[in-house]
This record gives sequence, structure tokens and C-alpha cells, in this order.
Amino acid sequence: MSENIKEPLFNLLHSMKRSLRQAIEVGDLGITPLHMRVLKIISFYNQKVTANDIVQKTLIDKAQLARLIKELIGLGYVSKLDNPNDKRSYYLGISGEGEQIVKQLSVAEHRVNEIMKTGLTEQEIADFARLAKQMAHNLNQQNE
Amino acid sequence: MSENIKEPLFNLLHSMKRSLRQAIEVGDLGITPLHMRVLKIISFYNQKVTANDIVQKTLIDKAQLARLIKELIGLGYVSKLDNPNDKRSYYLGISGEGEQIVKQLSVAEHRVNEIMKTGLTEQEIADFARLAKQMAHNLNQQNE
DNA sequence: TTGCGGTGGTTGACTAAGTCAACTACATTT
DNA sequence: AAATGTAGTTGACTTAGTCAACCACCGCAA
Repeated sequence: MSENIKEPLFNLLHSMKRSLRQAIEVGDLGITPLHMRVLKIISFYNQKVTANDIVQKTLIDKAQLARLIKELIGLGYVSKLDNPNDKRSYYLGISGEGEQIVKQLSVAEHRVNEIMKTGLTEQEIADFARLAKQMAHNLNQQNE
Repeated sequence: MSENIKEPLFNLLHSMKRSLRQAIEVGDLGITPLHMRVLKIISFYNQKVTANDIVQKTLIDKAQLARLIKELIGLGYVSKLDNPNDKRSYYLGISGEGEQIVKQLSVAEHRVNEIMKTGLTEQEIADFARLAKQMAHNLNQQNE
């Protein structure tokens, strides 16, 4: 009988979310892990990413994302820029404060990342990430 | 720079939860994936498991678990049995209907499991599970 | 060129999941 | 026996995730 993968995965995610939340709360400012996730993407693709792009990348529901972005804008971390090619959409840019937050919280995230990797080799980490991607891909294929 | 493991993991969990929910909804009866998770544990350790044991195993918050169990009892899938050694706690038993549900939904879960494993070797699956456990363990160590 | 189906984004209304604190009842320690 | 600890419950709340309806705009085909 082949192993059930879900249970360890649920456990891992749970622990990870808890650690991340704790790490992030230190320098707190109304930011949740999900805000952080989105903010990092916006930071990375600064002014070259639309809400819809983020939906594609993350599979976050577009309704939820619209709200997250509204909140990030409300906090002054993000702004909308007109997209001259398509008046329905807009590019997302990050503010100086936004960058601050990303930088600051990246440190915390990195710490969690390192803790998580304790006792594992780079090869194992890479394999793990590869397998996770593959499995997600398998599941997503199925649902279309 | 070492790879960030969180993003693929978040994606995988997201896809997995979605698939599971869909798989479970087919034969629906007020059951969520989390109910299922708890119900399976109760089925496995039938009459030999307490609420607190489940909290230890899963890290589900005890408040949340109390409510889940109340719901499962309300649905007639689970019952409480007095624990003669400790009047504060009780053992959890599963009913015939409960077993039915577990059996039925295990099929659905197994299907999702198989989809997830497409193109991976048994060795890779085993490694993946091992690494997930190790990482969860690392994180949990840290938080005490 | 208009009109029609599709897409990006927003809002409403909701369910599921997770958290924290306070409390009850019983157990253990000292 | 008193103090301290633990199992489970309840209240009140936050974070995530989902679905449907809608608007403004896009692109294409008749």
C-alpha cells in the first residue's frame, strides 16, 4: 500500500504558517502572510504585473486578490498604474514603504526558511521543491 | 542563493485542498476535508483516542477540534465514550455510518492521491514525505 | 460598425479554517 | 488540602477561500 502524502503535508503547512505568522508579526503592520506573498510578487515584477497575472501565478481567487490589493493600497504599499494597452486593467507598483516591508519581512522569512532546512542537503531541498511543483501540476491538469 | 520552498508548497497545498474538496463533495453530506481528516483518525484508533490525542497528532487547535467533534457527533458519525481513567476526557468511537463515510471518501481521496503521484516513483514519494516530516519537525522544535 | 461573447476587475455574501482567552471540571503535585 | 496543571468547551474574532453577479472594456466577425 502506497503512502499517504497528505497528512505530513498538512502538518508541514500548518507549522510553516504558524512560524511565518510569528516571524512576520514581530515587525507587524496589519500585514498577513498572504499580503506578504502578494507584496513580494508585486515587488519582484514592479510596474510590470497586473492583478490577473498574480491570479495566474498563485491561483488566488480574483475576488480575494482584488481585496488584498485594495488593502495594500490602503496601507500605502502599492499603487495602481494605468495600463495604456487595456483600460480594464492596470499595472501594480510598489512604494518605498512597500519595499521596506518586503525587505524587512524577507529577513524573517529567510530565517524560517533556514530553520525548515535544518539537516537537509541542498539536493534534497531542490528535489522537494521539484516534486511539489510536479504534484501541483498534476492536480491542476486534472481540473480542466 | 538557496531556493525558496514556500511558494511551491503553498501552491501544492492550494491545489490539493481544491481537489480534495471536489472529490469529497461528490458524495456530500456536510463534511469538510478537515472533518474527514479527523474522522479518519477516529476510525483508525476507534475507541482508543481522545480529543487531546488528536490535538497532539494534528496540531489542530483544541477549540476548533471540540467543535469539529461536536459536529461529527451531531451527524451521528462519532460518539463519546467515558474514559474510566480520567473523568475530564473521553474516548472517541466511530459509528457504522461514520465507517461508511470514511470508506466512501477514502476512495475519493485515494484517487486524488494517485493523480498527485503521476509520473513520480515510489522512492520519490517516500523521500518527499520524509522531507516534509523533517521540515515540520524542525519548525516545531523551534517554537518551544 | 455594431453588436456580441469573452476578459479584468470589483463587490456581496458566504463557508472553512485557525487563533486566543476565559472558563469548568477534574487530576496531580507537594 | 491547596496550588498548580490539564482536557475539553464556549465566545469572539481573524484569515483564507469560494461563488455568483456585475461593470467596463476588449476583440472579432457578420
